[in-house]
Amino acid sequence: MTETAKRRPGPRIEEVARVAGVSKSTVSRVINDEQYVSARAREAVHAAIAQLGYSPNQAARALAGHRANAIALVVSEPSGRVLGDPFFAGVLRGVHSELAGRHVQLLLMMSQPTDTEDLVSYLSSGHVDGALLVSLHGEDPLVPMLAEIGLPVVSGGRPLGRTVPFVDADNFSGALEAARHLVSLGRKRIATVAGPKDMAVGADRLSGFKRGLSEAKMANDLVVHGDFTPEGGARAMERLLQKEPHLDAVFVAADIMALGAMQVLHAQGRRIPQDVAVVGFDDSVFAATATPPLTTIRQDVEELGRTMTWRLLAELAGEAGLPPSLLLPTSLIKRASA
Amino acid sequence: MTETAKRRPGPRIEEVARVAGVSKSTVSRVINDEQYVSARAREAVHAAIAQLGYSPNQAARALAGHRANAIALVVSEPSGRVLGDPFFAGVLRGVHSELAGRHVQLLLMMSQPTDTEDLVSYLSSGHVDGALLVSLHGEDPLVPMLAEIGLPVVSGGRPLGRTVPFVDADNFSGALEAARHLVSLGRKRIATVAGPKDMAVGADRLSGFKRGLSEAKMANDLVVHGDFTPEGGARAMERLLQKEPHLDAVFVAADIMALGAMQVLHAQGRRIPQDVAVVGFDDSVFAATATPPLTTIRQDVEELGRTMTWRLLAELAGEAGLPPSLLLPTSLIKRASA
DNA sequence: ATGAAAGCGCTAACAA
DNA sequence: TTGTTAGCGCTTTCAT
Repeated sequence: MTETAKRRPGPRIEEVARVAGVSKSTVSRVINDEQYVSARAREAVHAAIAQLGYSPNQAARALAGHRANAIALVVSEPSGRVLGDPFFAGVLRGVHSELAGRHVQLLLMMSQPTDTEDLVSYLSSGHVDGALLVSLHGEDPLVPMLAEIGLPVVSGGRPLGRTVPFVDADNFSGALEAARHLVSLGRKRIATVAGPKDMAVGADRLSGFKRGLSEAKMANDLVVHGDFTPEGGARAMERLLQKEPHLDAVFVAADIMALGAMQVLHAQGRRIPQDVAVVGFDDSVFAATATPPLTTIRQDVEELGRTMTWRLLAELAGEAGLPPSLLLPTSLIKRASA
Repeated sequence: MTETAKRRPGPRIEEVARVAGVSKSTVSRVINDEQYVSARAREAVHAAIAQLGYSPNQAARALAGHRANAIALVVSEPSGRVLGDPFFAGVLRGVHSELAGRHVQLLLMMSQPTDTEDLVSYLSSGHVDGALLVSLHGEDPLVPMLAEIGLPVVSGGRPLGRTVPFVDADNFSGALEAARHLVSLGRKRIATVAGPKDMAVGADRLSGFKRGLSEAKMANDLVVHGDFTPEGGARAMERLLQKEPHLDAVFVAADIMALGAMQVLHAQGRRIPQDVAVVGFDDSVFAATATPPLTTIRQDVEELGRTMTWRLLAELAGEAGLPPSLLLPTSLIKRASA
């Protein structure tokens, strides 16, 4: 392994104890916010800590306390492409804000399909107290493996297959609202660029969309799947236009794909929204600055991160009666494209 | 602090030793890839490890070995807005890929201005072996503080003020190339939306731009600063058009600002590139899907992350003669906007 | 090349 | 409410 340098040590708990005139145990109790410490002792310890600039050694705490005081954020995608996604960035921000103030560190881990075993073995040997899983492609082997070793886990986004606690945007309802909006605009031939078939988010948004059209007694035969990239969105749009040159609206299951789709529409001389209305999903950073500004379904990804973290920490704290899964509301953001 | 649950333990080093028929010390040597281990013993240990699914306890290693086997990625920005930036995502990906295979964990930390002291105290007490700093706004107090405690540090992007080792894109040369490109296109009134004055990246790109115009004996009076957001880019563009309605080219110091600037140009009926040529910087995910596709200066942010990490690990390994700072090349990516 | 033994700095019974 | 003591699971001298 890499040679990492040794660091100059700071003050130990022993020294804090001496300065505060108490025992190590009392200092430990203060640090861990336990009861049965007199106000007098507590203050003395706090003063000593401040004076010495003491910060407890995490390794020693973890070793003695049988807890890592850390959770992992596991990004389960081969390419790590997900890191470039504003979605991930938002989740990260939410996780971080929820962690602020608690003394829990965040370890970022990426699971390459080649080293799933290593990852599981690492996670299982007490290095972290729990894990947040993000961007599960379909039936990720990670899920059953982690479930088996009993590591508390919360998934961001509904995982396909094995049931684990998860938090997700209400993708079904959001897509339903998108479809209803297009219908209410009087559009007659409504298509969709759906997400990947092997992701729950793709399936859920497609279900909601179909439900919206069936409510209005409209056909839902114009479905092409994309891969959550602008290029994928562009290709899907081309195929849709081939299938149905007269389509007058399209629900694109992710803003980032909508970007590519709109480029194709522009290139083919279709005016947005006059000829083709476009609704995206996510309300990512791309939406407001698209040309024209994109009408979309907003999901609060930061809230998603916060909620996942809250759920995991609650479970680690042994809270009872936690809901196995949570759906966060979405909302329609009307802009110029539809 | 948060109650994090205790985890069921895996096999200990002792058990590996028993199964392999050697002592704990030998197992430790194998794990740490030390010399003076017979091939025979090494193999036996590897077999035992595989058989038992052993994974060493990080806390114990850190405690006994006086090294954390972890580095921190410190995101120094109040709002955490930087997390939404594709730049950050790219750096993160690079850091991660460079770390792959080494047994070094990545801790993600965000520095709120209110808790800089806490952060420094945390970083200084041996929880990490070194730190990667990202997105330093101007003269960040973090830099001198970390320098003082002697924590090995590498900054991503040139920090203003105090000198610490850093890796950065060659912003000056990139902006110079952008300016030259606009000049070569025959543009006569070339403006720029520069970055914030208090960031080195803003200053460096502005310098390069000015140099490019002065080479061509052109005036460089059309400068307005933006804040690396689409809205900031839009406001800056409006001001530029007010100052000089006849400008025929603009270098926008970040793609994300260019998005806003282009929206303003569209709104005012200026055609891109016929009336106004636009060049961005970064070649972020926004560039290719902008309308029209954005000509820009590419910086390889992933390489930036990799290089920072390499530099830090090399220093931790005690390598001598490391360059204090490194500039990564940029390149002009021609698309439709200029 | 290998093993025995002494901690690393803290928490967690237990006793007081 | 507080202090004492015994580890947590490793790495690291120091012998051998």
